[in-house]
Amino acid sequence: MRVSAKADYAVRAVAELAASPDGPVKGERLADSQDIPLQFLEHILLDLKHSGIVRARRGAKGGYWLAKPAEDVSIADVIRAVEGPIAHVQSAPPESITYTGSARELQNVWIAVRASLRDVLESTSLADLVSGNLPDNVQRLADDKDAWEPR
Amino acid sequence: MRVSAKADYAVRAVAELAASPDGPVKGERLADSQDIPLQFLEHILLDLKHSGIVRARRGAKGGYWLAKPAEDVSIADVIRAVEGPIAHVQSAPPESITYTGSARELQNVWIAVRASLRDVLESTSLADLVSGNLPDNVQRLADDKDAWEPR
DNA sequence: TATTTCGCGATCAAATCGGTCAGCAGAATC
DNA sequence: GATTCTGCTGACCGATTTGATCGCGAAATA
Repeated sequence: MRVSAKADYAVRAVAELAASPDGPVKGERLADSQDIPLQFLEHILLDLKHSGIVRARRGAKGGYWLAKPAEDVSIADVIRAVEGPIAHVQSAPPESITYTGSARELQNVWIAVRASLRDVLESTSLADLVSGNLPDNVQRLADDKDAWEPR
Repeated sequence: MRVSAKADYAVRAVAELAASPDGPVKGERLADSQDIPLQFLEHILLDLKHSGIVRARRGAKGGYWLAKPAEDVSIADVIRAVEGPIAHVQSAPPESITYTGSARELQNVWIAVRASLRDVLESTSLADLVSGNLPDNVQRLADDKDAWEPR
């Protein structure tokens, strides 16, 4: 249940793209501004390109840009592009698992876990992220003082 | 953002313990009833013992039992015992990370992610799990038809 | 044509994952 | 006290993942 460097980098990179609306942004500039190893970032951007989130052009004046309006790209989209499906259990989607005995209800718990993650990650678009205007449900969660407590 | 085999096994094992209220349950019986490799399970049970969730006795008539009432053990407790902190980003707790530039708001998103996971995993106790009586917020999430859709 | 920049596979060290093995340490039984 | 049962624990293992670097090819521009 952790967020990988790859996912973190990916979101930061596309956030930077969402904030640079006009024209291609070079990989190097993304790497610099978000302090991400350039060559690692290029692989990530390739993943993002393959899943249709960014587009790219080579050569001088080349770079990366969002393939869609920032409002139409959710953080969930970005994470799935680089990490694969969210909240799989033992590499299988929770809806495909059946438990027996005392763990019979566990499937519902994993489904709820996935749903709650989706509630946050799918409702937040890149536009929300860069504007600082997070969706109400997300902002409410982040405003809870208890949410900032380590455990 | 996935649930490891270890975490899945751990929850299933303690669910089995929660449903066997009287006396120690042998590792072998837990392994059999939940179809978990015995020797792997023993390591997991050791983790659970070290974090005070389970107690054990050796020898004939030995086995494992819950150290606390099933109502007082959350699924979050179990996952933390075997996987460590929930929703860390790049191995660091989200409250300790500061982002710059267009990603400045990202910290709030990760905090919200952790909070939403906690809402599910900390509110659900082992007693809830084995009784099938999940907390309202969890049951609501699991009842949403959309939550069962793969993506 | 030269330069710039992305595309992409190969490779790499380290960590993690899922799991097995073997031997030791208590607890009960005979 | 000896034996048996069962948990305790560290070592180990192969495969995969993680986080990253290298090198070269292929476009795009100047």
